[in-house]
Amino acid sequence: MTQGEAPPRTPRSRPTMREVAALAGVAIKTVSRVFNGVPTVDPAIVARVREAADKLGYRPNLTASSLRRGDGRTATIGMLVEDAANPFSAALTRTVENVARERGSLVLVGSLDEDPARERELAQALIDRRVDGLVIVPAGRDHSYLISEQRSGTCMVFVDREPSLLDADAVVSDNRQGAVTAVDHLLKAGHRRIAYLGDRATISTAAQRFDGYRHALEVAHIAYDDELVHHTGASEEAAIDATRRVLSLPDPPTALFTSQNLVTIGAVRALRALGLQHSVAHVGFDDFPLADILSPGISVIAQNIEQVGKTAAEMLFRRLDGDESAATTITVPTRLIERGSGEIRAGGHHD
Amino acid sequence: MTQGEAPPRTPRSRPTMREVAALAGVAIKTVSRVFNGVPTVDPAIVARVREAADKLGYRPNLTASSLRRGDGRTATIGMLVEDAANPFSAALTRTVENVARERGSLVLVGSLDEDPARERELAQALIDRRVDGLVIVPAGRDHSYLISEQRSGTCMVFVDREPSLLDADAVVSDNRQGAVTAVDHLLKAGHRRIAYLGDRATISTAAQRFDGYRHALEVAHIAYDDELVHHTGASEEAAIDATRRVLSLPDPPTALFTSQNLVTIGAVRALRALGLQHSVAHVGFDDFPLADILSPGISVIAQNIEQVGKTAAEMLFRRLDGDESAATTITVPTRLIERGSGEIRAGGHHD
DNA sequence: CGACGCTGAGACAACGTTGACTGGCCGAGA
DNA sequence: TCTCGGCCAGTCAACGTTGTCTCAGCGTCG
Repeated sequence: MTQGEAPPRTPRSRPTMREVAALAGVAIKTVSRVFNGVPTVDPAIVARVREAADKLGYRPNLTASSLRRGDGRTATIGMLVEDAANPFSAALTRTVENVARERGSLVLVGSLDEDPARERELAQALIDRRVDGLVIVPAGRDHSYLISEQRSGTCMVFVDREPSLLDADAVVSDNRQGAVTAVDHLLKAGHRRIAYLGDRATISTAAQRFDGYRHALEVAHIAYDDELVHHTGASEEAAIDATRRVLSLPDPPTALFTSQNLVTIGAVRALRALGLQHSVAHVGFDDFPLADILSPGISVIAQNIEQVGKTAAEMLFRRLDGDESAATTITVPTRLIERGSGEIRAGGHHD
Repeated sequence: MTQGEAPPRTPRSRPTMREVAALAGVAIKTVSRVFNGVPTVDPAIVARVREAADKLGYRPNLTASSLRRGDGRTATIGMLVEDAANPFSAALTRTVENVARERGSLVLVGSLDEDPARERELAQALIDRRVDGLVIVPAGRDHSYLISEQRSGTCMVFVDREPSLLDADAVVSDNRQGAVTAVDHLLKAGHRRIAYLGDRATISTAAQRFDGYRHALEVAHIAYDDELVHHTGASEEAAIDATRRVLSLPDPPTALFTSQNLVTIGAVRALRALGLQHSVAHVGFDDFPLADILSPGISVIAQNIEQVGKTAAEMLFRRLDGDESAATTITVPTRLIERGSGEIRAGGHHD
């Protein structure tokens, strides 16, 4: 600590166009022109302005720019997901980010944790920051609070779950058909008692998957048995518990259909703890990392997250580009990935 | 399509304070006071303003506000990670988001994909949007380009990797010690030939982990063998390849230390493909989902991602609150999780 | 030689909001 | 009765930028 210590401390505020203009000896408007790439500026002046800007460490203020600018665009979009940390949300965020980047936009993310109040709060927070558009994986079941925002010109696309009480675009996976495919697959392996373990039935995707389950059974003329059904909520512990419960019934299921990620993993854990992983068939909805490396590998209905995210983002930008056509819902197909657990036959063992 | 079709179409722009003021019959400044919770406004007027605002669907414009406001804060922070989709980045993002939310801030995320050019671009893009601060998991090895930003008052905290050519706060895991712990653990199980498979050595965390590996061997008086070392880069395929390579040596290793997530998973796949998962010991750096459910479970050196993220975010906000103390690096300890694979003894089998 | 168009730069106002200040009203104390 | 101070709402300018307009200078053509 020498006493001559007085480093170029704290201008504490960023240089502005005014300062750049002063240093370059031009009008502030000319600096603006240079940074907006207006071609009618003398190259010599451009160089002088650039030099002055570099010397001062000037960076344009996009918030001021977007305020003044005609379109008021902020080159920022908002993304609300269930939980930024979970693989589904993370993958979705990334694909949206990729599309946004191509368009020069950044992404503000928020996690909702399935809380409708938080959905509202965060949607408002994003709108208060004047994002150009919103990509929402909704938590609530009433989106009428967004009607006025929509009317005010904020574009929005729903993902994974459709909007309620609001007319807006959506991109969803074919949940019902995916569930039908899963159950059909188990039926084909000879199973007649197939348990359903899934997220709370109030969540629309869970409801659709459950609907698919019931439909597939119905088509196969198998009576619906309430005992084989548990809407556990999205938690491993609850799923483990529910799995143990159904398997200890007097007439236990020979196959499981788990309709959500964490539920699937819980069921996997429970089956292994009971030593039944090679004798009880199992198909899960949603792929998860390392599902292929387990033994048996876990057969799943995989969503095409990349396509869902990409489609949604592109839809949003099309709206931002002025597309005024009627709101639509795009359904993206799922696909069955056979890895072993879903191919265990009824009555027999199979690896 | 009836012809009377002319819905309340496209005001196309959001209502402003001016319009609210006009409708409520007050001055614009009074509306401002109401929305800022200034207590010296007549309750009757507050009610009138709120009502007018609701009727118009008014939402304050935070970008305009932050422009005018003294501190210029945008209540937004920027977060640059390696890839928003990978579990490490996702978990980190979430913990930062949690701290930010407590402070009323939102988080802008960007993925760098280990590309230094992208790091610069995105950092600039965030600064152009006048984020209050930056949390960076850097991709590049020269952060001098941030010096002027720092001097202009933008706070920044580095995470996972320390800044180079820049004096800034950082929060990192104890990579070297973690690696030492991993190798010591394998040594204790009797191993003398321990392979190292890791990310490119130019990545500082990988270098630190490799350093720990060498150090632990040296302390144990085991000669370093170049044949047992592969800096593969972060890819499963490359790791599978490298694993096969070391295991087909004339004098193959009896244990593996893999110093990165994807490398660990690649090694797991390779060991299983070779049927060696129960005879070759294996400790990986970084925990990963379902590591416990494999057989054997994969022993890992786990980073405390939550603590790293939380510490970094808190550090950032402390700076934003005016902390001017010297930049520091906080090191967060790692911990060994024994799950089976790391406890396989040399020469023997073990589950 | 003067009107004309073109090029390149500056002046001014405005985007939506808030900080600093002003001004009207009312009750209390001189 | 008059002033003073507190209370509350309003006026004005400014944050950093850009759209619109203006204007000086210059070359061109009738």
